[in-house]
Amino acid sequence: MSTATQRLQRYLEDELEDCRPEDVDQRLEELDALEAVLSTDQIEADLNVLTALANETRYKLVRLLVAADGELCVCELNAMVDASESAISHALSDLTDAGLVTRRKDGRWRKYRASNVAVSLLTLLDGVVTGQVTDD
Amino acid sequence: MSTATQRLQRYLEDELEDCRPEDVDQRLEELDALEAVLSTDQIEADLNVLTALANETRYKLVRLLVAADGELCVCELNAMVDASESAISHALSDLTDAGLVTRRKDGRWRKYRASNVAVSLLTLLDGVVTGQVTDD
DNA sequence: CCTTCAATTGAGAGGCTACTCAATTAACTC
DNA sequence: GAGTTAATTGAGTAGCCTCTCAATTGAAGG
Repeated sequence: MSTATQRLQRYLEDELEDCRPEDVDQRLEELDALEAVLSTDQIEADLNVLTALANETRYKLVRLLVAADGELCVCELNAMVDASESAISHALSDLTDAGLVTRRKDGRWRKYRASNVAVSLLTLLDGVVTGQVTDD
Repeated sequence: MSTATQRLQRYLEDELEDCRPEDVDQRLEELDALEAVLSTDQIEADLNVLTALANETRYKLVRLLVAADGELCVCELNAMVDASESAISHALSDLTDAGLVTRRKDGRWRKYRASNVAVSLLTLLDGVVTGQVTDD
């Protein structure tokens, strides 16, 4: 959008003290480099995982499976998470799609296990979110 | 729910080989311990952060601010993220509420900065999600 | 084969979310 | 003070998400 660009120009001219045209150009290049950060497909991967975890039912299922450190049967999960059988099944399906959970058939029971990604993610969340350093 | 509990009972009796009542009891205690994992308020904190990041616009803003390793003006963000001025403002407001971003007034410009939590999270996400170890 | 049971699936509904648009705030200039 | 500009805010809305309910799959047992 052109108004945004104009505003940015004004900002740069305003902000950079002894404002030579070169300074503005340099800053614009820096911003270009920054913008490149957004062009990876890392973003899509991250958003998939984040979206999968950003729901109470799904988050709880993953947390239980990580804490269990092994397989859990759907019926066990059902007993611990307060949601309907169907809701849990849908959630587990979403988590499987997102690669946070793996599934195995065992007779008429189905057993789920947290993936390595899930384990790492929850572990790091524990460290980062609880140990929040409030930096003004 | 009682059908869920019954199913769990059947499962445990079915699964535990030489099934003595004590075995079932022990497993039920283990599950109780597991369920306790869900009662912390860590969950709420995690979900707040996850929800805040699980949106393309917000995620991109945070990623830019983290990559910038310093302050960025709203007008700079506007130039890099493909969303309306208003949408970006709403997003920044949400991120501020979630503690992922801090705000500072500077004349008529507003400058944002990624919080420590945001920096840690995205940095660790990079490691975890890209280095995906596919464990069957 | 027929029934039972664990779990999944699909369609549909309600609630939530992320946007748009218009109005407003707040800072700077003349 | 009037005008301009950066950014925010609130109300309204379209679309998505997550659940429910009913039907279905697939395994096991009589």
